[in-house]
Amino acid sequence: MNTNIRERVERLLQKAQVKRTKPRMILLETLLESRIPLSHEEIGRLLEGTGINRVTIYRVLQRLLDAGIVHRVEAGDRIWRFAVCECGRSGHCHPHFTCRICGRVECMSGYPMPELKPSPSGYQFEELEVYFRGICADCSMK
Amino acid sequence: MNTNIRERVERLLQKAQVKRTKPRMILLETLLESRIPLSHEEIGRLLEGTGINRVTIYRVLQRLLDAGIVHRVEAGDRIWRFAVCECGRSGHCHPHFTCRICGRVECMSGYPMPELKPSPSGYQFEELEVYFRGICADCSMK
DNA sequence: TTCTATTTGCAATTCAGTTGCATCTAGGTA
DNA sequence: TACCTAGATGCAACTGAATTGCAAATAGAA
Repeated sequence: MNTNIRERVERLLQKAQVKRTKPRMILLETLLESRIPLSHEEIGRLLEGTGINRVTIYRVLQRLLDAGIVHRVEAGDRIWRFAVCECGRSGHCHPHFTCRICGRVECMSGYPMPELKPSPSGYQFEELEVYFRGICADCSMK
Repeated sequence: MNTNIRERVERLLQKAQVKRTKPRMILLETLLESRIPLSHEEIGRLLEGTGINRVTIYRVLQRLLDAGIVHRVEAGDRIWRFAVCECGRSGHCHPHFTCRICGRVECMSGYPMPELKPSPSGYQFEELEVYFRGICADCSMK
Protein backbone atom coordinates (compact mmCIF):
# COMPACT_ATOMS: atom_id res chain seq x y z
CA MET A 1 0.00 0.00 0.00
CA ASN A 2 2.76 2.40 0.96
CA THR A 3 4.75 1.67 -2.19
CA ASN A 4 1.55 2.28 -4.07
CA ILE A 5 1.35 5.78 -2.66
CA ARG A 6 5.04 6.37 -3.29
CA GLU A 7 4.46 5.44 -6.93
CA ARG A 8 1.51 7.78 -7.23
CA VAL A 9 3.62 10.58 -5.78
CA GLU A 10 6.36 9.99 -8.34
CA ARG A 11 3.88 9.80 -11.17
CA LEU A 12 2.07 12.99 -10.15
CA LEU A 13 5.27 15.00 -9.84
CA GLN A 14 6.76 13.67 -13.05
CA LYS A 15 3.59 14.28 -15.05
CA ALA A 16 3.45 17.88 -13.84
CA GLN A 17 7.19 18.36 -14.45
CA VAL A 18 7.84 19.25 -10.84
CA LYS A 19 11.24 18.37 -9.34
CA ARG A 20 11.14 15.40 -6.99
CA THR A 21 12.52 16.84 -3.75
CA LYS A 22 12.26 15.36 -0.29
CA PRO A 23 9.80 17.95 1.06
CA ARG A 24 7.55 17.61 -1.99
CA MET A 25 7.49 13.83 -1.87
CA ILE A 26 6.77 13.67 1.86
CA LEU A 27 4.14 16.38 1.67
CA LEU A 28 2.33 14.87 -1.30
CA GLU A 29 2.42 11.47 0.38
CA THR A 30 0.85 13.02 3.47
CA LEU A 31 -1.93 14.57 1.41
CA LEU A 32 -2.60 11.33 -0.45
CA GLU A 33 -2.88 9.44 2.81
CA SER A 34 -5.42 11.91 4.19
CA ARG A 35 -9.12 11.42 3.51
CA ILE A 36 -9.78 15.11 4.02
CA PRO A 37 -8.20 18.41 2.96
CA LEU A 38 -5.42 19.46 5.35
CA SER A 39 -4.39 22.91 6.56
CA HIS A 40 -0.80 24.17 6.69
CA GLU A 41 -0.90 23.76 10.43
CA GLU A 42 -2.17 20.17 10.31
CA ILE A 43 0.46 19.27 7.74
CA GLY A 44 3.11 20.94 9.88
CA ARG A 45 2.12 18.79 12.81
CA LEU A 46 2.16 15.63 10.70
CA LEU A 47 5.60 16.54 9.37
CA GLU A 48 7.18 17.19 12.77
CA GLY A 49 10.52 15.44 13.02
CA THR A 50 11.15 15.45 9.27
CA GLY A 51 13.13 18.69 9.52
CA ILE A 52 10.91 20.30 6.92
CA ASN A 53 10.46 23.99 7.53
CA ARG A 54 7.12 25.73 7.99
CA VAL A 55 7.82 28.08 5.10
CA THR A 56 8.72 25.19 2.83
CA ILE A 57 5.28 23.71 3.46
CA TYR A 58 3.71 26.94 2.26
CA ARG A 59 5.90 27.05 -0.80
CA VAL A 60 5.51 23.40 -1.72
CA LEU A 61 1.73 23.66 -1.45
CA GLN A 62 1.76 26.75 -3.65
CA ARG A 63 3.89 24.89 -6.19
CA LEU A 64 1.60 21.85 -6.16
CA LEU A 65 -1.38 24.17 -6.56
CA ASP A 66 0.19 25.92 -9.55
CA ALA A 67 0.97 22.53 -11.06
CA GLY A 68 -2.67 21.49 -10.72
CA ILE A 69 -1.79 18.55 -8.47
CA VAL A 70 -3.76 19.83 -5.49
CA HIS A 71 -6.73 22.11 -5.03
CA ARG A 72 -7.17 24.71 -2.33
CA VAL A 73 -10.24 25.08 -0.19
CA GLU A 74 -11.30 28.09 1.84
CA ALA A 75 -14.41 26.98 3.66
CA GLY A 76 -15.18 30.17 5.56
CA ASP A 77 -12.73 30.12 8.48
CA ARG A 78 -9.92 31.93 6.69
CA ILE A 79 -7.76 28.83 6.73
CA TRP A 80 -6.58 27.27 3.52
CA ARG A 81 -6.78 23.53 3.18
CA PHE A 82 -5.28 21.37 0.46
CA ALA A 83 -6.23 18.07 -1.12
CA VAL A 84 -4.98 16.03 -4.05
CA CYS A 85 -7.58 15.79 -6.76
CA GLU A 86 -7.90 13.21 -9.49
CA CYS A 87 -9.17 15.76 -12.00
CA GLY A 88 -5.72 17.30 -12.43
CA ARG A 89 -6.88 20.90 -12.24
CA SER A 90 -6.41 23.42 -9.44
CA GLY A 91 -10.06 24.49 -9.72
CA HIS A 92 -12.79 22.69 -7.83
CA CYS A 93 -14.52 19.75 -9.48
CA HIS A 94 -16.70 18.88 -6.50
CA PRO A 95 -18.38 20.75 -3.63
CA HIS A 96 -16.91 20.93 -0.12
CA PHE A 97 -18.60 20.44 3.19
CA THR A 98 -17.82 21.98 6.57
CA CYS A 99 -19.25 20.52 9.76
CA ARG A 100 -20.30 23.24 12.19
CA ILE A 101 -19.82 20.84 15.11
CA CYS A 102 -16.36 19.36 14.56
CA GLY A 103 -15.15 21.96 12.06
CA ARG A 104 -13.80 19.36 9.67
CA VAL A 105 -13.80 20.10 5.97
CA GLU A 106 -14.50 17.31 3.49
CA CYS A 107 -14.38 16.89 -0.28
CA MET A 108 -17.84 15.82 -1.50
CA SER A 109 -16.26 13.90 -4.35
CA GLY A 110 -19.35 11.84 -5.08
CA TYR A 111 -21.65 14.84 -5.12
CA PRO A 112 -22.06 16.57 -8.49
CA MET A 113 -21.33 20.25 -9.01
CA PRO A 114 -24.70 21.98 -9.43
CA GLU A 115 -26.01 22.91 -12.86
CA LEU A 116 -25.62 26.58 -13.70
CA LYS A 117 -27.84 29.08 -15.41
CA PRO A 118 -26.08 31.14 -18.10
CA SER A 119 -23.92 33.95 -16.70
CA PRO A 120 -25.43 37.46 -16.66
CA SER A 121 -24.58 39.53 -19.73
CA GLY A 122 -21.00 40.75 -19.73
CA TYR A 123 -19.83 38.35 -17.05
CA GLN A 124 -17.50 35.48 -17.87
CA PHE A 125 -17.69 32.60 -15.42
CA GLU A 126 -14.47 30.59 -15.27
CA GLU A 127 -14.52 28.80 -11.96
CA LEU A 128 -17.12 27.69 -9.49
CA GLU A 129 -16.81 26.87 -5.81
CA VAL A 130 -19.62 25.38 -3.80
CA TYR A 131 -19.60 25.05 -0.02
CA PHE A 132 -22.08 23.29 2.17
CA ARG A 133 -22.23 23.87 5.88
CA GLY A 134 -24.13 21.67 8.29
CA ILE A 135 -23.57 18.56 10.35
CA CYS A 136 -21.39 15.72 9.10
CA ALA A 137 -22.27 12.02 9.23
CA ASP A 138 -20.01 11.38 12.24
CA CYS A 139 -21.44 14.23 14.31
CA SER A 140 -25.03 13.42 13.29
CA MET A 141 -24.69 9.99 14.91
CA LYS A 142 -23.49 11.32 18.28
CA MET B 1 -32.48 59.76 -0.74
CA ASN B 2 -30.21 60.16 2.26
CA THR B 3 -33.15 60.33 4.67
CA ASN B 4 -34.45 57.25 2.97
CA ILE B 5 -31.28 55.38 3.88
CA ARG B 6 -31.34 56.80 7.41
CA GLU B 7 -34.87 55.46 7.79
CA ARG B 8 -33.87 52.03 6.51
CA VAL B 9 -31.00 51.98 9.00
CA GLU B 10 -33.33 52.79 11.89
CA ARG B 11 -35.85 50.21 10.78
CA LEU B 12 -33.24 47.46 10.37
CA LEU B 13 -31.72 48.07 13.80
CA GLN B 14 -35.06 48.37 15.55
CA LYS B 15 -36.45 45.25 13.91
CA ALA B 16 -33.40 43.25 15.01
CA GLN B 17 -33.49 44.80 18.50
CA VAL B 18 -30.00 46.20 18.17
CA LYS B 19 -29.18 49.42 20.04
CA ARG B 20 -28.94 52.47 17.81
CA THR B 21 -25.41 53.73 18.44
CA LYS B 22 -23.48 56.19 16.34
CA PRO B 23 -20.97 53.63 15.00
CA ARG B 24 -23.72 51.18 14.08
CA MET B 25 -25.80 53.78 12.28
CA ILE B 26 -22.88 55.18 10.31
CA LEU B 27 -21.57 51.75 9.44
CA LEU B 28 -24.90 50.39 8.32
CA GLU B 29 -25.50 53.52 6.28
CA THR B 30 -22.13 52.97 4.59
CA LEU B 31 -23.02 49.39 3.74
CA LEU B 32 -26.43 50.35 2.39
CA GLU B 33 -24.85 52.99 0.15
CA SER B 34 -22.41 50.47 -1.31
CA ARG B 35 -23.37 48.39 -4.33
CA ILE B 36 -20.85 45.73 -3.39
CA PRO B 37 -19.76 43.88 -0.22
CA LEU B 38 -17.10 45.86 1.68
CA SER B 39 -14.09 44.66 3.66
CA HIS B 40 -13.14 45.93 7.11
CA GLU B 41 -10.33 47.85 5.51
CA GLU B 42 -12.54 49.51 2.90
CA ILE B 43 -15.07 50.45 5.56
CA GLY B 44 -12.26 51.80 7.74
CA ARG B 45 -11.14 54.05 4.93
CA LEU B 46 -14.69 55.27 4.27
CA LEU B 47 -15.13 56.00 7.98
CA GLU B 48 -11.94 58.02 8.38
CA GLY B 49 -12.63 61.25 10.22
CA THR B 50 -15.65 59.88 12.07
CA GLY B 51 -13.50 58.91 15.05
CA ILE B 52 -14.79 55.35 14.89
CA ASN B 53 -12.19 52.85 15.96
CA ARG B 54 -10.97 49.99 13.83
CA VAL B 55 -11.89 47.47 16.50
CA THR B 56 -15.39 48.89 16.74
CA ILE B 57 -15.86 48.23 13.05
CA TYR B 58 -15.02 44.58 13.64
CA ARG B 59 -17.38 44.36 16.57
CA VAL B 60 -20.25 46.19 14.92
CA LEU B 61 -20.01 43.97 11.85
CA GLN B 62 -20.02 40.88 14.04
CA ARG B 63 -23.08 42.22 15.86
CA LEU B 64 -24.90 42.98 12.60
CA LEU B 65 -23.99 39.52 11.34
CA ASP B 66 -25.37 37.86 14.48
CA ALA B 67 -28.53 39.93 14.10
CA GLY B 68 -28.97 38.71 10.53
CA ILE B 69 -28.79 42.25 9.14
CA VAL B 70 -25.69 41.61 7.05
CA HIS B 71 -24.13 38.56 5.47
CA ARG B 72 -20.44 37.77 5.34
CA VAL B 73 -18.58 36.74 2.22
CA GLU B 74 -15.24 35.00 1.98
CA ALA B 75 -14.48 34.85 -1.71
CA GLY B 76 -11.13 33.08 -1.55
CA ASP B 77 -8.69 35.83 -0.58
CA ARG B 78 -9.03 35.38 3.18
CA ILE B 79 -10.68 38.76 3.53
CA TRP B 80 -14.17 39.01 4.90
CA ARG B 81 -16.60 41.32 3.16
CA PHE B 82 -20.00 42.41 4.38
CA ALA B 83 -23.23 43.40 2.68
CA VAL B 84 -26.75 44.16 3.82
CA CYS B 85 -29.20 41.61 2.54
CA GLU B 86 -32.93 41.93 2.06
CA CYS B 87 -33.56 38.34 3.05
CA GLY B 88 -32.89 39.06 6.73
CA ARG B 89 -30.70 36.03 7.34
CA SER B 90 -26.94 35.85 7.88
CA GLY B 91 -26.71 32.91 5.45
CA HIS B 92 -26.30 33.44 1.74
CA CYS B 93 -29.42 33.72 -0.43
CA HIS B 94 -27.55 34.42 -3.67
CA PRO B 95 -24.19 33.49 -5.20
CA HIS B 96 -21.16 35.80 -5.16
CA PHE B 97 -18.80 36.68 -7.93
CA THR B 98 -15.11 37.61 -7.79
CA CYS B 99 -13.40 39.24 -10.74
CA ARG B 100 -9.89 37.89 -11.21
CA ILE B 101 -8.86 41.13 -12.94
CA CYS B 102 -10.05 43.87 -10.59
CA GLY B 103 -10.53 41.65 -7.54
CA ARG B 104 -13.93 43.11 -6.76
CA VAL B 105 -16.54 40.93 -5.13
CA GLU B 106 -20.20 41.30 -6.07
CA CYS B 107 -23.50 39.93 -4.86
CA MET B 108 -25.25 38.12 -7.73
CA SER B 109 -28.62 39.05 -6.29
CA GLY B 110 -30.53 38.38 -9.51
CA TYR B 111 -28.92 34.97 -10.03
CA PRO B 112 -30.70 32.03 -8.39
CA MET B 113 -29.00 29.70 -5.94
CA PRO B 114 -28.46 26.41 -7.77
CA GLU B 115 -30.79 23.47 -7.21
CA LEU B 116 -29.34 20.80 -4.95
CA LYS B 117 -29.40 17.05 -5.01
CA PRO B 118 -30.36 15.43 -1.69
CA SER B 119 -27.53 15.38 0.86
CA PRO B 120 -25.53 12.15 1.20
CA SER B 121 -26.84 9.83 3.90
CA GLY B 122 -26.02 11.06 7.41
CA TYR B 123 -25.15 14.59 6.32
CA GLN B 124 -27.38 17.50 7.21
CA PHE B 125 -27.05 20.48 4.88
CA GLU B 126 -27.95 23.76 6.55
CA GLU B 127 -26.26 26.46 4.52
CA LEU B 128 -24.95 26.83 1.03
CA GLU B 129 -22.39 29.23 -0.38
CA VAL B 130 -21.70 29.55 -4.07
CA TYR B 131 -18.80 31.49 -5.54
CA PHE B 132 -18.12 32.27 -9.15
CA ARG B 133 -14.76 33.47 -10.32
CA GLY B 134 -14.11 34.98 -13.70
CA ILE B 135 -14.20 38.38 -15.38
CA CYS B 136 -16.78 40.99 -14.44
CA ALA B 137 -18.83 43.06 -16.88
CA ASP B 138 -16.65 46.16 -16.38
CA CYS B 139 -13.37 44.34 -16.99
CA SER B 140 -14.81 42.39 -19.94
CA MET B 141 -15.42 45.65 -21.78
CA LYS B 142 -11.86 46.95 -21.41
C1' DT C 1 -32.32 62.14 36.47
C1' DT C 2 -30.25 57.89 37.77
C1' DC C 3 -28.66 53.32 36.96
C1' DT C 4 -26.85 49.32 34.57
C1' DA C 5 -26.03 46.29 30.87
C1' DT C 6 -23.88 47.21 26.57
C1' DT C 7 -20.90 49.34 23.70
C1' DT C 8 -16.70 51.73 22.47
C1' DG C 9 -11.64 53.18 22.33
C1' DC C 10 -7.04 52.03 23.02
C1' DA C 11 -3.04 49.16 23.41
C1' DA C 12 -1.25 44.90 23.09
C1' DT C 13 -1.60 40.31 21.10
C1' DT C 14 -2.55 36.36 18.07
C1' DC C 15 -2.23 33.84 14.10
C1' DA C 16 -2.05 32.60 9.10
C1' DG C 17 0.66 33.57 5.61
C1' DT C 18 4.85 36.19 3.21
C1' DT C 19 9.49 38.02 2.13
C1' DG C 20 14.61 38.49 1.77
C1' DC C 21 18.57 36.27 1.55
C1' DA C 22 22.15 32.86 2.10
C1' DT C 23 22.74 27.96 1.35
C1' DC C 24 21.72 23.67 -0.80
C1' DT C 25 20.45 20.29 -4.41
C1' DA C 26 18.02 17.90 -8.50
C1' DG C 27 18.96 16.72 -12.59
C1' DG C 28 20.83 18.31 -17.05
C1' DT C 29 25.49 18.72 -19.40
C1' DA C 30 30.54 18.25 -20.44
C1' DT D 1 31.55 10.63 -13.30
C1' DA D 2 32.24 15.41 -11.91
C1' DC D 3 30.52 19.85 -12.69
C1' DC D 4 27.15 23.52 -13.13
C1' DT D 5 23.03 26.29 -12.50
C1' DA D 6 18.17 27.23 -12.11
C1' DG D 7 15.29 26.37 -8.85
C1' DA D 8 14.31 24.73 -3.98
C1' DT D 9 14.98 25.06 0.99
C1' DG D 10 15.92 26.95 5.84
C1' DC D 11 15.98 30.64 8.87
C1' DA D 12 14.70 34.99 10.78
C1' DA D 13 12.14 38.83 10.42
C1' DC D 14 7.91 40.78 8.76
C1' DT D 15 2.93 41.76 7.31
C1' DG D 16 -1.74 42.41 7.89
C1' DA D 17 -6.35 40.76 9.20
C1' DA D 18 -8.66 39.74 13.16
C1' DT D 19 -8.96 39.24 18.46
C1' DT D 20 -8.61 40.19 23.45
C1' DG D 21 -8.48 42.66 27.98
C1' DC D 22 -9.75 46.42 30.30
C1' DA D 23 -11.16 51.02 31.51
C1' DA D 24 -14.26 54.73 30.03
C1' DA D 25 -18.53 56.08 27.78
C1' DT D 26 -23.44 55.70 26.61
C1' DA D 27 -28.30 53.94 25.17
C1' DG D 28 -32.35 53.40 26.90
C1' DA D 29 -35.07 51.45 30.74
C1' DA D 30 -36.56 52.57 35.53
